[in-house]
Amino acid sequence: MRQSDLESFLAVVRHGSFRAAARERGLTGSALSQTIRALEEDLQVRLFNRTTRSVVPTEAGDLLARRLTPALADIRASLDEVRSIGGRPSGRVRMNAPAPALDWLIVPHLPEFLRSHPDIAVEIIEDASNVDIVAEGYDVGIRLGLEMAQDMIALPLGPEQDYAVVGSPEYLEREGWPETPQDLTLLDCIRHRFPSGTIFPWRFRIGEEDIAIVPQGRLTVSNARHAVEAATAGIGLARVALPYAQGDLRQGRLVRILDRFSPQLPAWHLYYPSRRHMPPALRAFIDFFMKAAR
Amino acid sequence: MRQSDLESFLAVVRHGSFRAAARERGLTGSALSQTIRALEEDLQVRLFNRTTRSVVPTEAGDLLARRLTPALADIRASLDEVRSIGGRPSGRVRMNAPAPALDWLIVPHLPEFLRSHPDIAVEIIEDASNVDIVAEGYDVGIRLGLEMAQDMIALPLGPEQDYAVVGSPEYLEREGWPETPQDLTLLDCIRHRFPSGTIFPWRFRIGEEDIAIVPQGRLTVSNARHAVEAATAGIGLARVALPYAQGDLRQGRLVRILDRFSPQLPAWHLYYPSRRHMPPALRAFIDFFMKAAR
DNA sequence: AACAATTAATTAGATTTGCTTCACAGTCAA
DNA sequence: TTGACTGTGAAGCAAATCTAATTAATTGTT
Repeated sequence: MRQSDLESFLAVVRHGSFRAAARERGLTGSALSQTIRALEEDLQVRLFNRTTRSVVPTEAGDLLARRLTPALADIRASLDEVRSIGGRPSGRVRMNAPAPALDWLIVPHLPEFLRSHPDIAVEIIEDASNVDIVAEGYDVGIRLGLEMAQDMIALPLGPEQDYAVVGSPEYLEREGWPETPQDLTLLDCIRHRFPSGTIFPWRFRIGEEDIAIVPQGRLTVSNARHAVEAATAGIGLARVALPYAQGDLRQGRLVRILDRFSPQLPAWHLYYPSRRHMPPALRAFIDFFMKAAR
Repeated sequence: MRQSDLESFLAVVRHGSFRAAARERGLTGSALSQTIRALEEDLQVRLFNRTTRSVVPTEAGDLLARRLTPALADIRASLDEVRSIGGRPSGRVRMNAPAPALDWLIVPHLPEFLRSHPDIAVEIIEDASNVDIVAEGYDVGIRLGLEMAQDMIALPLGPEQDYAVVGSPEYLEREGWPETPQDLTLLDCIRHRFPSGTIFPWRFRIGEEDIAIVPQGRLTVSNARHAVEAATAGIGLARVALPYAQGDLRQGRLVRILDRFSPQLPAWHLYYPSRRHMPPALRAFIDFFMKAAR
């Protein structure tokens, strides 16, 4: 019984696919197939219901995955910890975070982190949906605010988040400067569509009341940088996390409007499952990026 | 990284010897030596300080062993649990217990247990000293009374323990019937020596006071059965757990004396570490022997 | 002080294991 | 139906792992 076989099993559960799991583990699908078959034979239990098009864990497979996930994490952490005694912190950190947080809080500091921690491997998956980082096998995630599952530790990363509505001066001169959020209905708004298909609503605070507007407009993008670019080109108004627009605002290519209506949004938070022993790589990762955000 | 390699590592820590660990794992010492060396190379840390005469874990080795022990137990339990879904409870139970408890509470029922649980392997180590069952890698132990380490669950097994002083009728007629524990100094007591070298003291309760007498006599044994046999042969008086003498008492070959002075001793207790998920083999083992003791 | 006995490390050789390649079968979408 | 995709099985090969034999070091004994 090899440790890596059990890791492979968990990878199949996570991906719901032999091939995808094989890619992650750097094996061929055939090898994985044999590994799982050997495991099933050993345990005398069928672990997956396979139709050629989908791989779904059986009840037994689901149970095994839930039991094995924390135990294997413990073992990995133990080995990493001992490895870190002699030399530098080592191990792997798998992070799950939405694009804006990655763009402004993580990626800019990544080169320095990797340089100063040569024995740590980092894996970053961009994902805006709320995933269960434990079930999906992540070590750490980033989310807005504090609504965390229990047994999670959350640390505020960076200042409170600010969204800005921006447009090019030319566009605003031509189409008119909106005075209130309601005026937006007369203008072209650049919309943001999530992979899930929903349109990102624009939220404002008027007095004591929070309102949400579903923006109307001819351009829909799925990436904040594209929205900023389009706004700069005078196509319409964009609403993005402030840092995306900062550069163009300073250089006068964009103007911020309606800022007295922008609601105060909670800051980004790093969060991770509270465990008996934190892997040293994760400890180094969190320490570094918490300090970098200050 | 194989699971069995880590188990082997723990075996070396437990035994403090490559050879002994190799015997337990069914390998040659050579294989174990290579396994440990590969592990050390991988972790870039020396795990043992070897002098040819002793193998002592380094600080790193000790840390790894403490971290790995519960994690590997979790994995073993997870696999056993899944194995038990399709068929019968399966796995291995390692028990540590003193000889009298084994003789009267475990061994008599072992054949039936093994017959009714064909997929469970049982390993029984007779040991009178108080060992740390977690550190030594046992699943369950038996001890008198309730002074347990924390995080241990203790279940009373069988009735309260009773020790009896016995002698043959001929011997007592010849040498005189003692009326009080103090009278024993005039007679030949058959002594019991523990492996540690200490002589088992004879405890009595006089009124409200507990006293201990170090018995004097010409015969010293290390096994209660031998003491009973010698007493039956008229060599002297023996003090043993009541069940050892029961048969000879009924048949008149032995007579119990001083029984109004015998102290009430606590019952035997099964104890085991409290864990999130109990291995199914252990659950079956405990259920069976608790029921058998009634 | 020398020898015997015990134990771990090392090397070489044989076996086993595990992975990849290739071919095949079943399923879903166009 | 066709074509793309996915999981399974067989054959061959490379690498890891075990055993056996030897060496080295230490301890206890005579």
